[in-house]
Amino acid sequence: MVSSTDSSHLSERSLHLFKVLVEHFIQDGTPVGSRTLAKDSNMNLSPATIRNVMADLEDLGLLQSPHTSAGRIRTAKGYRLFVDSLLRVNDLKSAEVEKIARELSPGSDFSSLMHRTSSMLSDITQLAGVVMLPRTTKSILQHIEFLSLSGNRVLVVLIVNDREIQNRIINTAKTYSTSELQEVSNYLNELFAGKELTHVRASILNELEKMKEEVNQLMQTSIEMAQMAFGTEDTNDGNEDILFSGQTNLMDVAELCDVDKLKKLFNTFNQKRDILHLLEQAINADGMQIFIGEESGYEVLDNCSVVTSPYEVDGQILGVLGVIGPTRMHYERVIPIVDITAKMLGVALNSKN
Amino acid sequence: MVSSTDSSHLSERSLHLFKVLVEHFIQDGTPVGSRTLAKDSNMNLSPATIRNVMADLEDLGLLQSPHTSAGRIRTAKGYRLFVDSLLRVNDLKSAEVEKIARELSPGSDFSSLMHRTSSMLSDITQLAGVVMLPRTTKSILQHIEFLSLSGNRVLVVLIVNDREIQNRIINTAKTYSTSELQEVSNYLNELFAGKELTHVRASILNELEKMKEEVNQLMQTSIEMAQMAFGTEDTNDGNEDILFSGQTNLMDVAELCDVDKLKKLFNTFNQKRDILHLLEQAINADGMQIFIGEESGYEVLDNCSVVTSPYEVDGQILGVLGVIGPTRMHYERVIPIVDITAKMLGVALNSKN
DNA sequence: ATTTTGCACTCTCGGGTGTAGAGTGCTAAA
DNA sequence: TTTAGCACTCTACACCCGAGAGTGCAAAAT
Repeated sequence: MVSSTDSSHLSERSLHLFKVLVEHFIQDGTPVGSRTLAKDSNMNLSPATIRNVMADLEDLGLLQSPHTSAGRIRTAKGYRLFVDSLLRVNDLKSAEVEKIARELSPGSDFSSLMHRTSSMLSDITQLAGVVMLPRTTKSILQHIEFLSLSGNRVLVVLIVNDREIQNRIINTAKTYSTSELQEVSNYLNELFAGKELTHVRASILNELEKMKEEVNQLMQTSIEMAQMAFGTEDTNDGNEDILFSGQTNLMDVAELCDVDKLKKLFNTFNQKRDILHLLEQAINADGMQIFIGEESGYEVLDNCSVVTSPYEVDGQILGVLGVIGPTRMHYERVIPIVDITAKMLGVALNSKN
Repeated sequence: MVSSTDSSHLSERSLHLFKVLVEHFIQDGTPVGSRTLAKDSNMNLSPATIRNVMADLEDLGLLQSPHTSAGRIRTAKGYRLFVDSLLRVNDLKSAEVEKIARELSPGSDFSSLMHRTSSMLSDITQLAGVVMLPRTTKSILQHIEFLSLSGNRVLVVLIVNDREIQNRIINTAKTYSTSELQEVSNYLNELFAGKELTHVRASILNELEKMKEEVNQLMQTSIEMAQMAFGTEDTNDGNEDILFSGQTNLMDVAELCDVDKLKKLFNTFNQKRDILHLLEQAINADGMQIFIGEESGYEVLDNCSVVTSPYEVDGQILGVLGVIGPTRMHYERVIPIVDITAKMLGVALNSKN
């Protein structure tokens, strides 16, 4: 793996000390001083020597000290080096693997599977879980059905991409009988099943409009109904393209205990937009992505890291899932969890086709 | 209105002073002393006199002082008296009424209307909005439809209570053709449309099971499919029976700025259970309900008040909506907002039938 | 040449102290 | 019944001080 931070010119010893320091810092979040590090590192070096090394590391921009007489903590750049080159990922306990498998296995519908994935992630990591649903840009209409409700209302059920179900209600000018609706359904299915949604929408609004007057009653009705059905954006899912869970876990994190920061963070979650953008970056990089602190480019995430992995079916990437937590998180645990979850979600989705 | 706190034995003067004190406290949240109150009340009384009155009010349990040399604040009991007897409700600005009307009017589907109601409530009050969806205990099955998906999966669409749509996916042993599914749909609709869901479930699991062997192929298939369709609880809505919004608004509230309390509060929201119970109490009382602080019986809501109002269609109460905020909230504004929202939601729902 | 020791220095954190201000309750006077 | 006067209490805030942790540098040791 090519890392953005070159570590080749650092001595073995410096690297080891750096690693120990970062691990210690991850443990309890306090700056680490030379004395502590001397003991922790088991290298039989005096604090003074350690101090020299630390000074070098500081010159390289890997460490910084909050003030004169505090120990040192890693910079964002330091974290990057740590994660890219130094981190040894733990094997997961089989109990945890089992838990993940259990949550993701039993076949239920798509939406519920995604919800469970998200909450499982937050549960197992004690951080915030996030799942980005498959982008629906290339939606293939599979089936359309009209069902009559009371009043002049008609329920439209769209099955898209073979797994996503959209319900819409439209108000019609007159009351249609079940058989009429059945005919309309059949007609539209014949015409549009297997086509792309955007294409369907375009056809209906443009081409068909022209021929409206020339055709028979059934087709006229169908066109009208279709216009109403496809005219509005779907309302159910709306912008429900990201699922969060366990946000409250972040309230325990010392670094974020400032109410103001928390509020900004939660608002960011609610708006979803920024997080969506971030995850969209992650979808293009192959494999896992880790955004550390400022790297993400979003101020609210300054003290946060985002560990993501795309999930795929048949080698095609559907979406991204991951975990949001403080920069100071147990990467060695979180990374394999996110990784395996993405893989198992892929398997779970695959088994449905 | 009969109030739980009797105020008849209090002099006009005491009541007025009490009211001014509470209003002042609502304004800026700091305890009010005799000097301040003397000025605010415009009664030409010296602080000393005020002090005597305050001492009386304290004896009655309406006021308390955090410590010797702080002013006084209202107790929960005091708030109750204030809200029940002293509060003059503001008329809403027409701009606000219009905003509410705008959010609730344009006909879209049920679920989206409820979501918008909730977020409108939080938006306009700058507090947390909450909407309890109609309880689905007496669900009438209106229509059932089976649609074939790829693989051996079948989409079940249930229309319940004429407004609620449930989607479920079941895995079948063999592949069914569209016409087979159509027949099954017809058969089950004939049998069950208009019946209660619980009744339907019971029939399927008990009575029909017995006659399974005696009947023809269509009916056997139908019974099997129905068992799968009704066997699982609905997954979409799951326990989505309460809609929250604007929780982050509560982070601005000074009384709640403690992260720990916030976390507990948010967790309570997420679990939904406690809030649900609270709202269920509110559904039975006719008209608006205001739970102040400890009254609610839930510790997390100690510093919170919950202002609720049931909404109804055709005189039948469907659910409850309301606002959650600090006890120190602008009741005179929040109360009419919740009130009118409930009424307008009722109207909006009614216009759909 | 590298590591260590010794030392002076700096900074934070927590506890203690002191004071100003706000507010009270009581008593005696109006 | 209300008010003025007064002694008293409590908090909030500013300030100081010392302990502790950690640093950097220079000189000694390896």
